Amino acid sequence: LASERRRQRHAGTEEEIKTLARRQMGEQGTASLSLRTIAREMGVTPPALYRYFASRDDLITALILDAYDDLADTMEATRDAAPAETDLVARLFAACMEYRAWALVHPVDYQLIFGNPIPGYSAPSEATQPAARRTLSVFVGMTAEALQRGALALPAAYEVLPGELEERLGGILAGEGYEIPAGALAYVLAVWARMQGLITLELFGHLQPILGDPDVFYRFEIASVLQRADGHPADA
Amino acid sequence: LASERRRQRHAGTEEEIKTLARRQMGEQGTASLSLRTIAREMGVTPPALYRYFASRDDLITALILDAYDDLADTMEATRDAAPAETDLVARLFAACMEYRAWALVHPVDYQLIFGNPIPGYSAPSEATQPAARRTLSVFVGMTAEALQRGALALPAAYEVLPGELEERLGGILAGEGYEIPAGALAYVLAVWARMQGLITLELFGHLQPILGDPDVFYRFEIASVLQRADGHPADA
DNA sequence: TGTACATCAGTGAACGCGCGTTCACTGATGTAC
DNA sequence: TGTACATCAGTGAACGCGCGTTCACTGATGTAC
Repeated sequence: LASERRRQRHAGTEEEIKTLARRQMGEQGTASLSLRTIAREMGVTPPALYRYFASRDDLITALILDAYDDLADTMEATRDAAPAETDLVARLFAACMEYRAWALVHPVDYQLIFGNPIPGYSAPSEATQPAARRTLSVFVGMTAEALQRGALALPAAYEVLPGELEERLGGILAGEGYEIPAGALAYVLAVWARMQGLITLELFGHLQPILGDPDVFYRFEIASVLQRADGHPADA
Repeated sequence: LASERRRQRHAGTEEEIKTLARRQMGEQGTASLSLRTIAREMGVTPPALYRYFASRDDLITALILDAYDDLADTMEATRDAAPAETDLVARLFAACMEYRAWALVHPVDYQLIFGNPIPGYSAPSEATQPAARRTLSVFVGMTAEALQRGALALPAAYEVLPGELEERLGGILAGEGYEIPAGALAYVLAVWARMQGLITLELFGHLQPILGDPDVFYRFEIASVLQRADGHPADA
């Protein structure tokens, strides 16, 4: 069908625009995104881009949603790639490694999600929020499974939460249909925040002057937070 | 002396420029900084600003250095404000609380230090690096003291480090003249990364959909990482 | 296979805007005697 | 206290630039019969 060819060409050009946009952001920072520059690089006049995106903001929104989706896809793939009889803690550990690896390979996407907002632009939260939950869900699910099967021991500190926190997290869990205690969710958030802190610091160059290559430290930290039920840290 | 009056007026105007710059960044993001807009707000023509800063980049550099210094000053003041017989773990806990409080009160400064770099600008690292060390030093010093006096117990996971990490951190410590084991430095970095992760996520709105007010969780997390030597968590 | 029509991709000119920075200058504020 | 001079603060005009977006348009690609 000829119209199918046309549609694919359209999608291809759309992808090309996004790729150039990402490259531009990678070189100049996420706040630097110029439609005219993209058009120039494509050998096309600026108004041509409006066939593909209604405005600069729409392009940014597309990039952000892509980033969320790509991260979630990657994490789900990592989860599903593990063979059925895998050590569940090892699988969790691998997911944490993959999380950082993704951030290092896709620094622009990572910044679009977790970095400074772009001046004059504000993301439509009704679109980004479900996309954001997907990634967190992978970690919650894997942690829940590891805890239920007894592979992972919930650290003592997370067994009893402050009442206010317990309530709040319990509400979230009920809404999402997870069958884990609130303490476990707190634990997942704690792991997530650790990864986030280390990755953000690394990405913006704050760890390198102290640590050289932050890789060893990251592995060490994740291993230490993922204690096995037998008391041994996860593989590092 | 008349020249002194003039100097003070000059310094005052300089401060006014920086204040307006920070406000502008607060409203539009750190990447949005326009000299012309500042001049407009001051009721002055744009070239007038060149009496105070040689360029836009120089203004940004000044803002960044101010941010580093203000954070370090705040942390040092928190450390020194504690009465002599204070519980050393409580003092450390208070410092961690103050770290977040500073970030929330000065989001622009926090982003200038820890957020995305500004497009087309690159900070002179020979100036920012010593300023960055000051803040970390406060935490290293307080932790060292708490460990030495036996108020704080180094978590078991930090007693033995991977060889590569041990070496690297030992080198840093020797260079700075601290008398704590490398594991303790790793522990400080771990605490720092946790704070960083939680604060960054909060500042960019990623925790609120899950936690509502992240305050309780932050206190809980810091308390759990600062275990007393007697096994009880720090005051929350 | 060929023709009439509809859709889509891209053009070229223009609008209105804001930006950092330079330059030669005026007028005010300070200093020295 | 008054005058001659130096320094500093701020002006006004201009340079050269880039930006997002609109509009009426041409030419190519597809569809229907």
